[in-house]
Amino acid sequence: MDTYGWCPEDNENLTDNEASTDGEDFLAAERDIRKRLGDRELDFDSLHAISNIYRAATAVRRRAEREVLAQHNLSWGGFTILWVLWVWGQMDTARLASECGLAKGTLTGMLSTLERTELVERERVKADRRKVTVALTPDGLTLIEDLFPRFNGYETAMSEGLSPEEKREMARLLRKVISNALL
Amino acid sequence: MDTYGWCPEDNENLTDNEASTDGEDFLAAERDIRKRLGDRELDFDSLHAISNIYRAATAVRRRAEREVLAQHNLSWGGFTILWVLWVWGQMDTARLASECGLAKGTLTGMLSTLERTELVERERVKADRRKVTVALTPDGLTLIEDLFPRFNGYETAMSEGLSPEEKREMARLLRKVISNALL
DNA sequence: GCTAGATCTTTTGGTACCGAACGATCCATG
DNA sequence: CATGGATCGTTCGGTACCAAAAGATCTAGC
Repeated sequence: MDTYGWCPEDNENLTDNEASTDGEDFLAAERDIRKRLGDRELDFDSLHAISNIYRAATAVRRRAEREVLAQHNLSWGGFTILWVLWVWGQMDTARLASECGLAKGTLTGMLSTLERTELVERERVKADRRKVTVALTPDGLTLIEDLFPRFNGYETAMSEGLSPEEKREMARLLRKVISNALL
Repeated sequence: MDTYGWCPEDNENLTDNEASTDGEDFLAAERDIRKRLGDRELDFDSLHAISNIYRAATAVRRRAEREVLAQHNLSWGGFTILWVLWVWGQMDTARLASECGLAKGTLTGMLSTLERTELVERERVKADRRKVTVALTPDGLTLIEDLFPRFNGYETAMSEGLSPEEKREMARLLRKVISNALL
């Protein structure tokens, strides 16, 4: 995140955070939002809950891609595919897409990328030739077994400052949101 | 999410969820993960906390784009830009990118899209002609003032089942994660 | 003033990602 | 069998998104 200047107009009376990016900006930003929109009938609790989900996801993903995944030429999505195949074993593309939270058309392209680097392989299902199953190659297995513990260490670092109970509580609350959003 | 079949191999002893997508799958999935990897020394609390952030963000975003934003030809990113400009007023592109959580290069293209539909306008800063400020047009202002309350209603729906205290607690925990990820 | 370096934005090249359309395959019904 | 509808994966057109390089513009030091 860059240091940035201010527009002199339109910004009086807002929280002073010109020092920028000290890790508490977003709280200050949330206060600004209330100052701006406080007279409207809005659900601020939901607003901040939902928007912070997206901010957190973006920040976590970007950092993981730069610091953990890039050295293996893996995107977040590519990593997710390897992870799912590792945990649940080979499966057909429809289920893999659903499990990874991807559109099936998106998966096709990403599987081609992973196939080019010899990390997964596709195979037509004999019993139903419309279907294709995907499985890790030996290289893919080696990679994910080596990479995942480090990725998990990164996850630990990203949730630093949260107690185990808080982590479980956050996971529980997020599951409710996921549930609402998937209906 | 599609209904999907199972691979007969490799899936014995796992949670039975062939009925699929009843909104509790991800909890079942988390139990599967422990069964698969439980013998390794992993930080499962962090794993589920972080991965649920991403799943929630994706689900929330996709649904918002389909059900709230698509009718106005707005992407999530485009909506975010309008929202930021609405709340904080015009600003230069560097700050706008940072505020929206986008790379500056990404912002350039999205601003061009929004400029084509006459929702925002760019202007070179006279004092420093390297910089460009961005502001809502009257059309953009009308749109966001009409759209945001509905978007906020959608946020309320997405956090249904959470008490106000739980929403604030989730926002608080997420802020810590954002803080960790941005350092 | 000039020029080297710093600081902006845009461009570029490449992947990710979606929805919709397409083509192949399966299966139920006659 | 044949054939129409359902169900797969892939392709297609378009946007979003990033990192790195390129292109403008400003500013310090001479």
